[in-house]
Order: sequence, then C-alpha cells, then structure tokens
Amino acid sequence: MTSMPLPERLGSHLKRAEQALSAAKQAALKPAHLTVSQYAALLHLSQSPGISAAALARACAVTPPTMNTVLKNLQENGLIERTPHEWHKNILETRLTEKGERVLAEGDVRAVEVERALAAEFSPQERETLIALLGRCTAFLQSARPTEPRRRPG
Amino acid sequence: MTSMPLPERLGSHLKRAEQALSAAKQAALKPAHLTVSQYAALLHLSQSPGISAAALARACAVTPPTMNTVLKNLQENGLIERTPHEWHKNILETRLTEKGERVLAEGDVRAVEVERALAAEFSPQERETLIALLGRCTAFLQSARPTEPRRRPG
DNA sequence: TTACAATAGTTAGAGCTCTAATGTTCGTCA
DNA sequence: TGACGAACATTAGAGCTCTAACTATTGTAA
Repeated sequence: MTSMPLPERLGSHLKRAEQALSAAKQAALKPAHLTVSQYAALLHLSQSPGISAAALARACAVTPPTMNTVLKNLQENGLIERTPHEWHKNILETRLTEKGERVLAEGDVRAVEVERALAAEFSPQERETLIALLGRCTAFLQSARPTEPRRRPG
Repeated sequence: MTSMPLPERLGSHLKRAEQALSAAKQAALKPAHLTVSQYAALLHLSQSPGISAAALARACAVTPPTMNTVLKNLQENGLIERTPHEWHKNILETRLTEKGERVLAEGDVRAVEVERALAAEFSPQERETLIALLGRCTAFLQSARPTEPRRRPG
C-alpha cells in the first residue's frame, strides 16, 4: 500500500534539486579545499567582520554547535581568527585571516560560476517564479513549525 | 566586495526551503523514532522488498557507505533484516520486519501530513510549475557534473 | 544585593554524508 | 582455466548536523 506516490511529493523534487546543487558546489569548491558549509560561513563572515559565532549561526541557518564545528575546522586551517571582545567578555569576535580572504575569493569564483550557470538555465521571469514559490514553501514550513514554542512567563 | 548578492542566488532559496522541509519532517517523524533518512530507506524498501543495499542507495540518491550507515542503525533497531541472497552470495537481501512495517506506517502518516499541508499551499498549476522548475534545476546540475566522468578505454 | 532572563559559548552523543580504499563474487572473454 | 571488469559490501576517516545538556556573562527587576 502506498500512502502517497513519491512523484507527487514536493519534498522529493526539492530534495533532489538541493542535493544536486550541493554536489555541484562541493565539486566546485574542492580545488579551494573548502566545504559548502565552510564557504557559507566565510561568505557571511566577510560581509560582517567581527560577528559572533551565534549570530553567524543564525545567518547560516544552523545551530550554534554546528557552527562551532565548522569554525573549529576553519580555525585549524588558519582561515579565521577568534579574538575576545574588548569589553563583552562572553563574545568571541570572528574574522577572516588574510589566508581566509584569499581562499574565500578563490572558492567564490567557482561557486558563483555554478550559480550563474544555473541561473542562465531560466528566464528572468522563471527565476522570479521559482524564488517566489520556494519562499512560500519556506514560509509555510517555518510557520507550521515554530523555532521556539514561546512559553508565557505565568 | 560582493561577487553575487545572496538573494540573487537560487541556491540560497533552494537550501532554505529544503532545510525547512527537512526540519518539518524530522519533527513529524520524531514520535515514530525515525530520522528522515531512515524513513526514506524504509519507504523505498517497502516498495521493493529484497532490494540490495546498493540499489537502495541509488533509489535514495546516496552513496553505498551512507546507506550502509543507515541500514546498520535500522537493523540494530530491529526494523529490517538482511539475509544472504539464495545464490548470489555477494548480495544481502534487505526486507522490512513486522516492526519495521509498523513503524514505517506510523511515520508515514505524519510525513504525508506534512507533504499534504505543503501541497495545499499551492494551486495544482503552481505545484506543476514548481516541480517542473525543480526538475530543470536537477537535470542541469547533474548534466553539468556527471556522476562518472566516463573514461575511454583507449 | 539577589534573582532571573537572555545571550554566548561549549561539550557530549547520536546520526548522516562524503571520498578513498579493500575485499568478495559474478560473468565474460581470451 | 585464468584474467579482467562490473557490481556489491564494507571499513576508515573527515566533516556536518542535530538535540540536550552545561557554564559564563550581561542586563534587568525585585
């Protein structure tokens, strides 16, 4: 008995597409020795120097422990540096090193190539439609499943 | 310097949507003590009893070692059983146990609820459009990055 | 001052995912 | 019979991801 045929599930198609994109980016970033997650972190980091790990996690839509893992690897490879905040003792400011900027730039060229090639497959109208439809998916799914079931104080 | 603004990247939107869907399914499957990957494996397994792990990996679009990991956990939980093929000594036939069928049925109800709710957010026309656009993403990305760069014999 | 909430950071543990490499079996072909 | 390629299964190792804890700091309110 089949409850719902797979081809009818939007999820199947969404997953396949995301998987294919992720694989393509992974291959594109390989020469720069970057993973997709590392690239995403570096990219946001370059746009918000000194951002905290928690804020970076939010920007990348992952949990703090996940970002912690990614940052640990980036730091071990010398791509970022983390320095204590001047007076906010609980915050570690994260910044790209020179090497980090270089590697990001290298990876970015390849990653953007993939994005451009993909975008070129669609007309501007189609891109708009796709983005809008995906946005509605995300909005619905997030509203149906709140990040934090806010509990009242009393 | 920003090479390509994030909102212009189809990848950003695709990733967000897939992430939201995955999170929703994960939450839906939690009561059945199933992960999204385990659910996908069980679902394909129920439709192709006795399938080999390699074939199952292809169906779920993951690599054999990945499927191996998933199957190991499913087996430890008693949801599947793997028996040597009658005369193909190198193949392990994988099948759902009774418990596996029960748990799958339980999880399936919840997972399909998510799919139906998501589908209900769109008109039939919109669903068709979204699926078609996603299909073109997948097709392009896979063609641009062949699974196996076929090498000629001579 | 003390208590509490919010935020930041971290560790532990489970699970998924990949690439690379190994070993086995099957079928084909010389 | 023997060699070889294709397919299956597995292990090793690196990395990502989550939930569930725990600690520390900051700021606010009793």
